[in-house]
Amino acid sequence: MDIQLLQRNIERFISLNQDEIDFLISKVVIKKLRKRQYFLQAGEWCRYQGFVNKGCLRTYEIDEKGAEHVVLFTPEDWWVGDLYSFYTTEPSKLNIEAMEDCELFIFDKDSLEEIYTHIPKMERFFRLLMQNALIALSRRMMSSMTQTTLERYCDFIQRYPEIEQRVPNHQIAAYLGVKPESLSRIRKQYLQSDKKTS
Amino acid sequence: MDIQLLQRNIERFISLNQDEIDFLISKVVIKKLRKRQYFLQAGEWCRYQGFVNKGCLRTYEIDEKGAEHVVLFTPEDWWVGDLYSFYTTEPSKLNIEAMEDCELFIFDKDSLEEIYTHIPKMERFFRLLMQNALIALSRRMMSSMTQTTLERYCDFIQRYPEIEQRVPNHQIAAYLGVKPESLSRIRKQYLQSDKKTS
DNA sequence: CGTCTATTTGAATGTACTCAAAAGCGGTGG
DNA sequence: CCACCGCTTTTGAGTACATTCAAATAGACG
Repeated sequence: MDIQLLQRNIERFISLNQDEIDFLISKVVIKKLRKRQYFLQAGEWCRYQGFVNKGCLRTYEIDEKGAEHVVLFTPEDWWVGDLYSFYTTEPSKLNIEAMEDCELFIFDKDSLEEIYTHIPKMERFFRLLMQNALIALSRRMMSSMTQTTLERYCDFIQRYPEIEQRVPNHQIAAYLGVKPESLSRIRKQYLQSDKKTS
Repeated sequence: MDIQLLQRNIERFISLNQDEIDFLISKVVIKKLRKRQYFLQAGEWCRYQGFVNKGCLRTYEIDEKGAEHVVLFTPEDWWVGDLYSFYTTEPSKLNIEAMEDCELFIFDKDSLEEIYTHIPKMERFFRLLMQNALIALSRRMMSSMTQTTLERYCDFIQRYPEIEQRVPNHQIAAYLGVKPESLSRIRKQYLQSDKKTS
C-alpha cells in the first residue's frame, strides 16, 4: 500500500519513525468512491475522517431556501469530513460528494483512538487539523466580507489552480456565494483585464 | 470569590465535585478592564483565555483596507480569547476590547495545564469550546451567505437582546458586515415592519 | 454650552440579482 | 454520422439592495 502522500502530509506537522509509520499503515482503510457518490450525507453521523489520496470532493450545505453552498473543495492531499459531527456523533448538516472517482484513506473513531494511544503525537496532529479548519474558515469569512467577488475569484484560481479546471463553474459560483450568471460575467471581466494582476 | 457564573458555565458540559471546584477557584485570576482597554491587541500572543464575569467585550479584526470587522461580542457568561493564537503562540490578528468596565477570570497556558492534570474532564470542556467556536463561525458564514441583512439583524437582536442595547450601532453594523448608514436604513424598515415577526 | 462623535437622511452609483432566452457542449440513439 | 436531448454557460434587460459622498440632526461628555 502506498501511503507516501499521507505520510508527507502528516510529517508537515509532526515527525514519525518507521514503527509509527508501520502502525499507521496497519490502520489505514481504503475507500473508493465513484463520481457522484457521497462520502457523507446530511443527517448522517460522520463516522470517518478521510485523507484524499486521489480525486476531488466537495463539501456543501443546503440552506432553508434550498440553495447549495459549497463550503470547500478537497482535492488530493487534503483531509475531508465533518469534524464536528465526527467528534460529537451528532448528525451532520453537510453533504460530501465525490466530484471524480476518488480514493480515500479513512479512519473511524476507534482506529483513531488506537492511533492516539500508540502515537500520542497524532493527537496533536488532529487538533492542529481542527485549528486549521477554524483559521481557514475565519479567513474565508473575512475575505467574503472585505473583498469583491472578482478579487475572491482571483484568489480562488491562484490558490486552487488545479481545482478551477476540474469543477464546473456553477459549483465555483456556489463556493464564492454568487449565482452562476454572475460568475460568468465576472470571468469575462477577469479575462478582459490583465490576468497577470493575479 | 464568587465563581457561580463560571461554575454553572462549565457544568453545562461536564460535572464537577467540590474538590474540583476548589481547585479551580485556586487557579482563577481576576482581571479587571476599564472601558476601551484591550484584552488583546493584534500582533500580540494571546496569553489567556478569559471568562467574562461582568461586562462586555468585542473581538474585531482590521482588514487590508483599514475597515473594522466585528467577529463577535462577548457579554457575561461567555469565553473570550483567540484560541488559535493561544494554542500556537503565534501573534494574533484579532483585537479584543472592553466595551464596558469588565471583570474577567483569566487562565494562562500553565494554569490550564495544571487544571487538565487535576481535572482531566476540563480538557474535554476546552475542546468543546473550540468546536463550538467552529460551529458558531460556520453558522455565521452560512447566514451571511443566505440571509438578507434585515433577517440577520432580526436574528441578532433576538439572539442577543441585551447586547443590542449595550453597543453602539456602528459596531453592530461592523458585525453584520454593512455600513452604519445601511444599518440605519435597515433599522427603519425593521421598526416600520411588524416587530413580532422576529 | 460647546465640541466631538454617532446616527439619520438624501441622491447618485454600482454590483449582484431575477427572469428569460440563446448559445455551447456532451452524450445517446437512430 | 447526424439529430436530438439535457445540462452548462453566456448574454440581455430590468430590479433590488448596499454603497459612496455629503450634509443635517441628535447625543454624549467635559
